[in-house]
Amino acid sequence: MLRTHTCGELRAENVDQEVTLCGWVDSTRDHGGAVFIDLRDRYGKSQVVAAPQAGVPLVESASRLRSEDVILAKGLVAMRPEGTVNDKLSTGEVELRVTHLEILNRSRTPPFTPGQQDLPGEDLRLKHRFLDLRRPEVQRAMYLRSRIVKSMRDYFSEHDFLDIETPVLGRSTPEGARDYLVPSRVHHGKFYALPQSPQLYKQILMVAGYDRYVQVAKCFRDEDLRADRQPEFTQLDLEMSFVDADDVIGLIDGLVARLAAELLGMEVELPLPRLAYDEAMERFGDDAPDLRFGMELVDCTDLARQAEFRVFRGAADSGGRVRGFNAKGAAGEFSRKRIDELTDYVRQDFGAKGLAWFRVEEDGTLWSPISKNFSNELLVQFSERMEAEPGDQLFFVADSWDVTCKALAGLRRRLGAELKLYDENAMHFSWVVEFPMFEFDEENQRWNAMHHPFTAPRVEDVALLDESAASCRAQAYDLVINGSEAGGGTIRLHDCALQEKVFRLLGIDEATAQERFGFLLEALQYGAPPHGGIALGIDRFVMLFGGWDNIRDCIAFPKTQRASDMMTEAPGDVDASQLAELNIRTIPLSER
RNA sequence: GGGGCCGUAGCUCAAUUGGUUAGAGUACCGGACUGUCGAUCCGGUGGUUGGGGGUUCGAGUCCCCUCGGCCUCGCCA
Repeated sequence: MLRTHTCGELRAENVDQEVTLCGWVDSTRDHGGAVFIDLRDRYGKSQVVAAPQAGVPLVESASRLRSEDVILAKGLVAMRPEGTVNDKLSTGEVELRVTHLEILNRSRTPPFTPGQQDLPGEDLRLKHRFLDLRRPEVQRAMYLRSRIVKSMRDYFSEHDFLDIETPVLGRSTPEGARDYLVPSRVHHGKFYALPQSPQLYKQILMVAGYDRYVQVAKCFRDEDLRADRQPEFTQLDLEMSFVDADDVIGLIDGLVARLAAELLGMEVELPLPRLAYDEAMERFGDDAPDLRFGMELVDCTDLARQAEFRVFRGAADSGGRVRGFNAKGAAGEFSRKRIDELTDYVRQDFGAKGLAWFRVEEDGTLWSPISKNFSNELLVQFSERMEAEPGDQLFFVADSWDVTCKALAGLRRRLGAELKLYDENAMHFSWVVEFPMFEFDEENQRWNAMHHPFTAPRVEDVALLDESAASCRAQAYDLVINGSEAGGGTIRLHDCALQEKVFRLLGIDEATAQERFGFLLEALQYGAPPHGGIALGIDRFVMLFGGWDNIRDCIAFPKTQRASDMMTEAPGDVDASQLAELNIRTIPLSER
């Protein structure tokens, strides 16, 4: 080891010791006779002083140092002179009086420095990620991520889980997300797929008797990106045998409490609250509601039916809903311009036909450009239903059930943030349970599995498989943190007959099922235990625990929205010979 | 595939209604300086205004196309 200490380590008790530091030049202050160097590594910063006593050549050498040069500095630790202590630095009481200075490597003038106050654009930071990763804020993310993964591994290890790796090169299954494909050289015209999750393998492991499996698994989905979605991401994946949903939820409750305590010093009350899917949709229009604040949805469909206002009555009469929420005391926040923006938002993003609103006046009456379409008695009823008080602002969407959910959930989230309805440091953990088994795919006129086709229905709902698929609920559970889906799992079908029934409902015939999941169906016939599990999104955990609003900040080498890597410039071209070996020919864009 | 925001010096930003030679801070280069810590002071280099086309007497500014980044709807079992 070239160094004896790190740059974050030196304190008053090290005074008079001869030490050697290695690190990057964070900044220099050249006074001619003396040069001050802030030397940085991932542990902190120390001031290194090249003073005249050390000799002219050393001072001259120090004066030529520039940002991000890598140096070795050897010398004596000394107390700083009175009045020059820097209390912004943990090492600020002392300094290293250098006697030997070695330049281990020069740096080109960097496009940005880790210490600069104006953060450069994200594209530049990603292009020079090796510089960006030197920034303390990014290091905080990498540190937190490492701590979270370690805590998770410790926790599951203590609970007798076995860490087992599953293949990355697997078989494509057309359900779910688009697969990333890998061509096979050996098998002409055939492809592997990268896993969207280790789902089937972990079920096989249960059949094989490894009754507690866990893995930190890379997963791949070739879908469009978002602030909280990357094409490759990491899951803490686990599966257990002989358990029901409560067992899995209880286990994760314990993990969440431990992570909150260890990493945030926060006490979380257990069990975590649970919300049924139907209730979540009714109260928040959202299957991952942000419970850090209220502003719940209120149904006024029955009142709307009595209104002259055609938009309201029409939605109510045609099987839709009229729902809204009350932005308490916020009437002053909504200029016409802002309301127009919000109207555009629900129209553009969720297909709502419009956004109705009322301002609650000083005398308690509701005022709105549309209020002349309502009788006074009806307005009073709306007002009572919405618990309206002077200064409140009411918003309503009249549309299909689906659109009222999406539009009001989006609006509620947006206004929750804009009106600062919650403490940014607050953490709220909860479960959403009792998801429907199926959702109807309007486009293809068929049922789809809401979670995946191996999900078990609730025991009391099994009979509904024959009668009414729509009302059949699954043994599924999602972990929600601050309105983000941070994890999700199910109890699986371990009964072959039931599994086949579900396949039939999903329109997957015997032959297709055999072709795609034959190995699972076969395994289920050789003594498959009841089993279930969950996968937690590690990137999102880091993002939420660390207070970032962007998953890229929590990944060492993330991809841009168009799924490219600005540093390596992946994806890139390959040689024609490589393609030839794989029997692949690309089609020019013009011929598509 | 749709909607929105953005792109000016290495970096962060400014530039009146379309109007003189596109500016500032910082970085960089040179000089001064022995206690600074966003060091200070003096001087200097640095521009295809992302790219292409158009409108105009005149375009960083307006229009069209295109490249790239971000947010979002669709998509993500």
